[in-house]
Amino acid sequence: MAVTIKDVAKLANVSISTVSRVINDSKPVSEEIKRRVYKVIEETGYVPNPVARSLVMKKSQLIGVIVPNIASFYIGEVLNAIEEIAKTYGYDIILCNTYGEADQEVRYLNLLKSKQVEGIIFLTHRLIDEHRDFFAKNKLPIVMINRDASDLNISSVTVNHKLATYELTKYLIENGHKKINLIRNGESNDVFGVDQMEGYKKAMEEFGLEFKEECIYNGRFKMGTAYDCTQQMIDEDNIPTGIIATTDGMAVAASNALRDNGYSIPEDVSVVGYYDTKLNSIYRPKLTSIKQPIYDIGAVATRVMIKKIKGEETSDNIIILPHSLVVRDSTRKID
Amino acid sequence: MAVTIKDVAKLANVSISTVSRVINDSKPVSEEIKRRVYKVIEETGYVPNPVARSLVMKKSQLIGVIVPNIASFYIGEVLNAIEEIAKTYGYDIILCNTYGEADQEVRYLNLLKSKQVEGIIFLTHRLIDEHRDFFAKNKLPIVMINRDASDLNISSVTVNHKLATYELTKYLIENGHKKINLIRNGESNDVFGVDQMEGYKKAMEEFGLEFKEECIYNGRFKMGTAYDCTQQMIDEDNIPTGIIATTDGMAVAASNALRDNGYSIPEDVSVVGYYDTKLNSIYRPKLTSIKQPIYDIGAVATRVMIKKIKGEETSDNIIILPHSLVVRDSTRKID
DNA sequence: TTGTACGCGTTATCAC
DNA sequence: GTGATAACGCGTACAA
Repeated sequence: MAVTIKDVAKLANVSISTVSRVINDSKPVSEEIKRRVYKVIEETGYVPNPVARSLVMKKSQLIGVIVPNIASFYIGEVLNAIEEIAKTYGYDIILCNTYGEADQEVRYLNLLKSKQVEGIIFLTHRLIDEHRDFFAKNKLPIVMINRDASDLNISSVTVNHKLATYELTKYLIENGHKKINLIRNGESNDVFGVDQMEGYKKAMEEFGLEFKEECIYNGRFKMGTAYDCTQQMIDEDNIPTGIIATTDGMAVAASNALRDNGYSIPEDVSVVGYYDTKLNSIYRPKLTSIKQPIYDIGAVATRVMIKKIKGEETSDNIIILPHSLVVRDSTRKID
Repeated sequence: MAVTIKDVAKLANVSISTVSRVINDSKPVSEEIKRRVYKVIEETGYVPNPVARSLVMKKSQLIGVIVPNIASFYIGEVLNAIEEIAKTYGYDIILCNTYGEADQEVRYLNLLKSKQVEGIIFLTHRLIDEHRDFFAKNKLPIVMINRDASDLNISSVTVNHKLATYELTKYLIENGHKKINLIRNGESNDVFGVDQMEGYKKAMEEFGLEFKEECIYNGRFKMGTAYDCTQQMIDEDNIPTGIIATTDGMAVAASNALRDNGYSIPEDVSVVGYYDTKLNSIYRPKLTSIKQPIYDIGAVATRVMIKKIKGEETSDNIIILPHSLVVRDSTRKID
C-alpha cells in the first residue's frame, strides 16, 4: 500500500490538515512543523494521491485531446507541442484518436467529460449537430485547432485557410498557370474544404480566369484519395498545368500519380502542398507549400486552454497564426 | 452540478447501494426496481463518476504511454494501435513525450505511477540505472516496445533487430556489395545500436568480409544525424556501395546527402532503410527496407498490458513479431 | 497556528 | 432483495 497523508500525519505527530497545508502551502504553518513534515515526506516517499485530490477538488489536471489520426506529421507535431506545454503547467493529456469519424468524436467528447478532464482540445474540420449539442450543453472549456468555431462561441487557433489557398492559387496564376486543379477536402460539413474552394475561386476570378466545377476534385485527407483524384484527371484527360493539394502528403501522392503516368514535376505539372510538414525535407522535388507554425498552433492552443481552465478571460475567441508561401522546386513558371 | 448516484437513488426511491448494484450488475436486483432506476438514469443523464470509482477501486482505467517523439510515422502508428486497443477494453491512455531523454523518462514513470495508471507502455531503446531502480521498486505492469527487457523481468514486444540487420546486410552482400557502411544508433546504453552492429558484423564475417570500425557511423534517431554521417563519409572519402540506416527517415536523409553531392541512388550507392514506414509510399526511389508489423506491435503490447493488469499470466516475457525484407528500388546488384 | 470533522461520489460489507 | 454505513485519500470550514 502506498503511504497516505494519514501516515505522514501520524509519523510527524501532526494532524492531517497540517500536512495538507504544508504540501499545498495553503495556510501558514510554523517552520518547525513544516520541517518535520517535509522530513517524513522525504523518508516515506509520500506522493499525494491525485485521484482523491481530483474527487474533492473536482479538478483532474487532465486535458483531453481529440485528433483524427496520430500518425501524421502535422498532428504529431501539434501533439508534441500540446504535450510539452501541458506538462509545463502540470497537466497531463488523455489522447483520443477518431480516424476522423464524427460519431466517434462525439463519443469521446462525452467520455472525456465523464473522466473529469478540465478541458478538451479538439482537432477536426467537420462539425455535425451532435458536436454542437455537446458544446451547447456543456460549459467545459474547448479549444478548436485549425477550425474557426467562433460561431459556437468556442476559442480556436488556426491559420487563415481561405487566404492561404488564395495566395497559393495567385502564385500559380502569376507564374503563367491558367488551368489549375484543386484537390480539396470534400467531406460534408467540412469548412476547410469550403475555405479552400473559396480562396481558389477568389484568385481565379480576380485574375479573370473562369471557375470551373470540373477543376475541383474531392479528396479526404488521405494520400490514396489524392492519388486517385489525380489518376482521374489523367483518365478524364483533364490534366492541368498546376495542382493544389489539401496537404503535403496529398501533394506527394498527386505527384506520384503523375510520375507513374510518365509526367514530370514540375516540368509537365506544377504541384503545391499545404502545411509544410517535415515531408518537405524528404520528398524531392521539394514542395512549394504554405508554411504554418505547426508547433506554435499546438502550443498556443494549449496556453489558451490553460487560461480558460483558470478562468482568465481570453481576449480573442479566435487566434489566427501567420502562414507564408514557401516556393521550392515543385512549381515552375510557364509561358 | 452533475447528477450523482445519490440523486438517482432519491429520484428512484431506492438506496444508493441498489443503484450501484444496477449500474454494475453486481448483485441481483428485482426487475421492477431495475427498470425504475434505469428510467431515472435515462432521464437525468447520469454518468458514474470515474474519479470516485477510481478512488475506492484503486483502479483508474488509465494506461500511461511513454514515447520519445510523437511526430514520427513509426511511433504515430504504434500510438494509433495502442489507443485503439486500449479504448476497446475501456482504458484511456495518458501520453508522455520525452524527446528520448532518459531523465525525462524516469520523471514520467514516477508521475504516471502517482497518477494511478494501471500500467505503463514504454517505448525507448536506452535504459539507465534509474529506469532499473524504478522497475525494481514498483510492481506496476510494464510493457516495453521494441526493446528486449526480459533481463529485467519485464514483458516486451519487438522484432529481432539483430536478425533483421543481419538479413539486410546479407542481402547487400549477396548482391555483390563488399563495402557496406552502417549508420546505427550510437547512443550510450542503447541495445538497438548494439543489435544492429552485431547483426551487421555477423553477416560480414559469415561471408568472409572484414569488419571495420570505420564503417560504423553513429547517428541518433534524427534525420539530420544521418545526413551528417553520410556527409562525413563523403568528406572522409569513405564512400561505400551500400549504406544501412537505422530508420527509413535516416535512409532518406542519407540518400539526400548523397544526392546533394551528386551521387545517384541506387546507381552509385545502394541505401536500405528500416521499419518500412509510410515514408516508403512517399520517397522515390522506394526504399528497400525491413518491413515490420508496426500496428501489430502496438496492438499486441496493449493486449499484453491488459492481460497483466487483469492478473492473467502472460505466457511469454518477450514476444518477437515477424519482420521481412522488402526489396524495392533503392538497392541494386553490382558486379 | 493547529486540530476536528465533514464531504467529494463510489463500492463493499454487513445487517435486515 | 434491499438498505445503512464504513471505507478510499484528500481539502477545508469551523472551532479551538
